[in-house]
Order: sequence, then C-alpha cells, then structure tokens
Amino acid sequence: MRTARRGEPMATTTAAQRRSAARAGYDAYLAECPARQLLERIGDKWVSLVVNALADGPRRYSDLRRRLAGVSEKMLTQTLRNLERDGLLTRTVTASVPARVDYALTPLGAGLLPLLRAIKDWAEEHMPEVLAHREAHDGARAD
Amino acid sequence: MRTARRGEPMATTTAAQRRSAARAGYDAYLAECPARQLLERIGDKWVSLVVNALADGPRRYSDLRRRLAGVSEKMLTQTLRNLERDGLLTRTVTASVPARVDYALTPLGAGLLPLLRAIKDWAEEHMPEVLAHREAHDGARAD
DNA sequence: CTGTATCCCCAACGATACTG
DNA sequence: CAGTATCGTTGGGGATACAG
Repeated sequence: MRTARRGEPMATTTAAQRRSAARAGYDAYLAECPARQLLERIGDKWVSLVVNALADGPRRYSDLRRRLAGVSEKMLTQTLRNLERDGLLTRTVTASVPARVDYALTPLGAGLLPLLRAIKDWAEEHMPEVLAHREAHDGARAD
Repeated sequence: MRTARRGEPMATTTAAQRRSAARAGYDAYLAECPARQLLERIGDKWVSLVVNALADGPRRYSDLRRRLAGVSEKMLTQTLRNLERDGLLTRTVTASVPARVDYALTPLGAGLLPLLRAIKDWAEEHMPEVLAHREAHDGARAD
C-alpha cells in the first residue's frame, strides 16, 4: 500500500480504505491481546471440560473419552494436543501392549482451575437470570 | 432409544448406537450447563470488548463503532442485540433527527466486569508463558 | 488402545450495498 | 445516525474409516 504521491484530488481511497486499515490494525491488536487469546483457548468447546476432567489427577485417553461422553475422537485428540502445545498439560506415553497414554495438568494448566471455577460460579449464580431475560424477550416477540 | 430386552447377542446396533445415545444425552447436558452457556456468550468475538467499552458509562452506537475499530456494523449490531436479549445491556432510542441510540450495561451486565477482569488478569500473568510453550513446541518440530 | 485421515456441514464472521 | 439485507468465505466440529 503506497501513499498517494501527487497532489491529486483522489476522492476515492478515503473512507473505505481508512476503514480497512483500521480493521487490519485492530485485528492485529486483538490477535495480541492476552485476554482474547485466553478466551479463544477456553472458549473452545472441549477445553474447559478436559481441564476439569483432569483436575483431580492424570487420566488415560479412553478414560477421558468416557467421561466426556459427547466428544469425538478427533476433537478430543485435537483439544489435548492444543493444550499440550500450550504447556497446559503433559502427554505421557507408556509403550506397552496395548499402548497407554496418560494426560495430566501442568502447574500452569492447574492454575486455570480457579479461573474456571470463577466462571462456573458466576454462571451458576447469574445465568438463570440471563436465560429468564432471554425467554421473556423471545416470548414477547414470538407472537 | 430402547434397551435390549432379550438376552440375545445382537452384535449390531451396539457400540455405534450406544455412542450416539451417549452423545445426544451429553450434548443436551452441555446445552444446559451454565458454565458452557456463559463461555459461549463471552467467547463471542466482540462481547467482552463491547462490555468493556460500556464499563464506564453509556455509549452511542457510532461511539462504540469507533472504539471497536475492527468491528463490522453487522457484528456490532448482532452483538448488541444478543446482549440486550440476555438482559446484559439496555438499548435506548431517542427519536430525534438524526436518530440517537444509547447502550448501557444493566446491573447484571456490569456484574460481568469483575469476571472479565479476572480473565484479563490471568491472561496477562500467564499467557506469555503459554505462548512461550507454544512457540517452543512449534519451533521444535518446524524442522 | 490410541490415535490419524478424510469428507462434509453449518454457523460465525466479514464485506458490501441499501434504508428509515 | 443507526441500522438491515445479502452474499461469500472460513474454520470449528462431527461422522466415519483406517492405522500403529
């Protein structure tokens, strides 16, 4: 993107382009915002559940799959890999027959528990009110 | 879904079907889990930003659009409507010329601020470590 | 047992144009 | 000023089959 060199009017390239630039900049800012990065992690559908499932100790893969009855293998593996990649849990392979893999929270991952707890507490205390609003709102215009 | 009444072997319809049933049940459970409902709300890309933008008082639509430089009109409106629907903010129309609309947090919505603050604090304290892990992990296998 | 590989769908998000 | 309408892209997430 080059600035207009000549002193020409150039009525175009103003509003829309400025918008685009602002967007790009803001997006870059958002991509670096720690809070948003965290929300993207824990917002993943299975992350909070996996972390909670590991709260009281290591679990095997099949163990997790049973406890999180709704998860597909693909998503469970993907979630675990992402969390491992971020240093939130460890993956330990025991090369026996049959193979055995244990997952456990790291201290960093365990540090997430109080935060998840806070989220859960807020949710249990206030979500009913939120849902009541939602239904009232929908009901009023369902007609 | 009926349980197998007879003591018959019925090799088919077992594993896969049981899986499906478990999934459906678990999904239903998740749909009702307050913590997940909350995560779905605040996980929306613009929700936390909008709530924060309203932290210190009401704002007009165009005001919000300026402060959240990256948001499209569609997403801003959609986010605001969702939050209004959930009783987290109010929408006040002043029928003047030109039209004017103010958005403000309700007490319920303001109650979200401490939680968002907690998320932000955790993120600022620990996300650098998470990102360091991530890069180390990626770098190790980037070859 | 612990995954990987593949295909597919859909909802989120964005871009653009138009309206009261 | 404050939206609505419409279209297109993208990636999250699930189903299924296969592999070490």
